[in-house]
Amino acid sequence: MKPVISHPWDLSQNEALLLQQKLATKVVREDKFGDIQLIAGVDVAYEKEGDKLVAAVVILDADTLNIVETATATDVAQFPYIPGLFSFRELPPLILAMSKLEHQPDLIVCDGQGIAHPRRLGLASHLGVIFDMPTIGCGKTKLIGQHDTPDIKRGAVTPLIDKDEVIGSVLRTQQGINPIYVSIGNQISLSTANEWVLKLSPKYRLPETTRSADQAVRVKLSKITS
DNA sequence: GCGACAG
DNA sequence: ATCTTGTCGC
Repeated sequence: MKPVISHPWDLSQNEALLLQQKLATKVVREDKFGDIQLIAGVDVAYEKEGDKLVAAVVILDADTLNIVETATATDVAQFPYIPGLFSFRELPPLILAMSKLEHQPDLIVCDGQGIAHPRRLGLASHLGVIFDMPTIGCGKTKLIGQHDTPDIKRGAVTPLIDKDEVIGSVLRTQQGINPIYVSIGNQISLSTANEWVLKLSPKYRLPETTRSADQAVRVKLSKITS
């Protein structure tokens, strides 16, 4: 699949920041989709020494969570890691991997934040706007925001707040295990995003989508760094 | 000025 | 993200 919205990636930090402000106005924070049968997970791995990146998109069956398809791509980092401008570093290789897909996913779960971002355009939202698709931001740690600790029970949730605005949720996917940070990526409500992430995490802290994508990039990276 | 800071 | 094998514990 190809992006619906295309824009340059060789930008300066200030240009990237301005572009985020522009794209952030296109994020849809409500559910906008029908039946969801295929869910994609995306992740990027880095070469320990060097500037190569490996991206993977794994599509899972929404009911069985079995892997339906895996697509990978390698690229050279063109943008440094700067908190808040993360997508300008990881999206280029991810778009390459997305273009190789034979199946069309109905929802994409990202390893990173959605609108739980300074300008409300984290990786998940940026990806969602570019492909005009439903996406969810799911991170192991937060970028910004304040929150209370959710109850120790699986499914317990607490709001992530920034400047009096709910920008995401802190979700306990497994009892007694550190919660994860879920946020709207695009075309999905926060409550629906929480439901899907919980459904995708039946056994482990992270959803199967990101676990599968993470494994895919490592396998691909090991083949290259050989 | 100080501390925080997705991967 | 990346350093990284065995090991403590349920």
